[in-house]
Parts: sequence; C-alpha cells; structure tokens
Amino acid sequence: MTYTIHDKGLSTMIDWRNRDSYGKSISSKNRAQLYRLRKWQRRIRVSNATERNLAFALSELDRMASALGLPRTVRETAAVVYRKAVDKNLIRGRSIEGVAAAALYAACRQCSVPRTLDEIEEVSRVSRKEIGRTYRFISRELALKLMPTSPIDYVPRFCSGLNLKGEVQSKSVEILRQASEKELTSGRGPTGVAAAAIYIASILCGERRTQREVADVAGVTEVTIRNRYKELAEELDIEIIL
DNA sequence: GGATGTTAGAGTTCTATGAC
DNA sequence: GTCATAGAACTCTAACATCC
Repeated sequence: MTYTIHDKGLSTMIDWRNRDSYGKSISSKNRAQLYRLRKWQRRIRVSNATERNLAFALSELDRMASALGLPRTVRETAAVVYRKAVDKNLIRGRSIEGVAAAALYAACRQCSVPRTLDEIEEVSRVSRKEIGRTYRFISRELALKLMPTSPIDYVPRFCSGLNLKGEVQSKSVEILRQASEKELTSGRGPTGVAAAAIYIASILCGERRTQREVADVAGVTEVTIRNRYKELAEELDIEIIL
C-alpha cells in the first residue's frame, strides 16, 4: 500500500498484454470482454472530482519530489500531509499546487531532508511567498510539530555539491554542534550557518573552497557566509589562516 | 585580477500590539 | 478573530577598499 497513489494502490490492475496468469494468449473471443473491463476499470478508479483532484495533487507531489531527488519516505510523508489537509477541508480557497508544494516542504522538514523554499519554488508552479504562507497555514491547522531545521541536515548535500571529502563533512558537523551548544545557530538562517561551517571546515582540512563556491551551492550570498563564519570563528575560538 | 572585507541601504519575514 | 502597523532580525545587492 502507498499513500502516493490516490487509491493507495489497492485497486485491481488489468494489464494490456492479453495473457492469462500462465502466460498463455487470451482468445479473441475473450479479448473484447477484457477491453470492456479495462474501460470500466479506468472510469471507476477516478470516479469523482475529489478523487481527480487528489490524483492530480499526488502526481504533482511525485513530480516535484522526483525533480528534487527526494527519497520514497519523504514522498509518502508529503502524501499523508496532503491527505490530512484534504480531510480537514484546508484546500478550499487555495491552489492544489500550492498545498502540494507546502506539504512537500513540511515533509522534507519532518524527514530531516530539508529543502529551502527557494528550491521547492524552482520545481513548483507557485511562488515562494505562496508556498510559505500555505505551509504556515497547514502546519498550524494540522498541528504539525516541526522543529526549526538544523544546519547539520544541509551539510551532506552541500559537501557533496562542493566535492568535499567526508573529513570536511565531519568537521563541519563538529563545528555546528559546538555552535548549537553556544546558541550561535538560533535565529540565523540554517543554510547560511551550514555554509559558513563548511567554509571553515574546508580551510581547516586543507580542501579550501572559496566563499563564492560555497555561496553558490548553499544558495546564500558571500556576505552572509562572511558574517556567519566570523561569528563562528570568534565564538568558537577557531583560528583561520586564509 | 580574483578573493576577501566593510559598509550602507533596502527588502523580506516574523512577532507583538492595538483597533475594530 | 481579523486586519493593519511597527519594530526587530536577517539577508540581499551594490559599491568600494585591501591583500596577494
């Protein structure tokens, strides 16, 4: 069973091969009957507007998740969030695409595979503002308990994008853990903090990346990295030799 | 010339507050 | 409960300076 298909994948499948369970070819006499069965099967699977909308929303979710390379668990979670929103009648007055994008954003956070609103916006057909507004609405109405995204969750993806070795990744996580203990991450954008930690770690590990390179991968500006990395270096007493 | 640092001004988001 | 407003915090762009 899966939540990512509107009928949860529980309806009967009649394939198009015209062969029985033994692999034998179906006689021409029975083919016409099978054809009729397929036709009704198709009509019954999506029988009303609600199911049609759900099917559309779930295919939209799947399309966005594929474009972002998200794992199956995130897709299932997003589908569950969307179905809950439908059950609570939260879609009324909002676009299907907007709610689907917001559900995906929430699912990413729930599954600790965070994607920024900008990234969701890139693969969706709605604006960042709309996604953010809908996300806040459904998370409040569905009482989704979502903690602020940890910068650590961004480290593997950013390091991979920068072709950095595991050592740099470990060092970045270590820096971020220390920063978190000293409350240097609260109130700051997680991508900016993660980018700054990776920038520091890349220098400390001798695999230096420029601020521009890190900024491009993290989707923040060089200025943000400068501000964040100086804070981290000062508060954590890290000596950086450029 | 490229990387980095500094600064100023502006935009966005969030939260608190008060009026209705 | 909803809406408008103000203020804080963060981030952005842009311009210019400094260093190697």
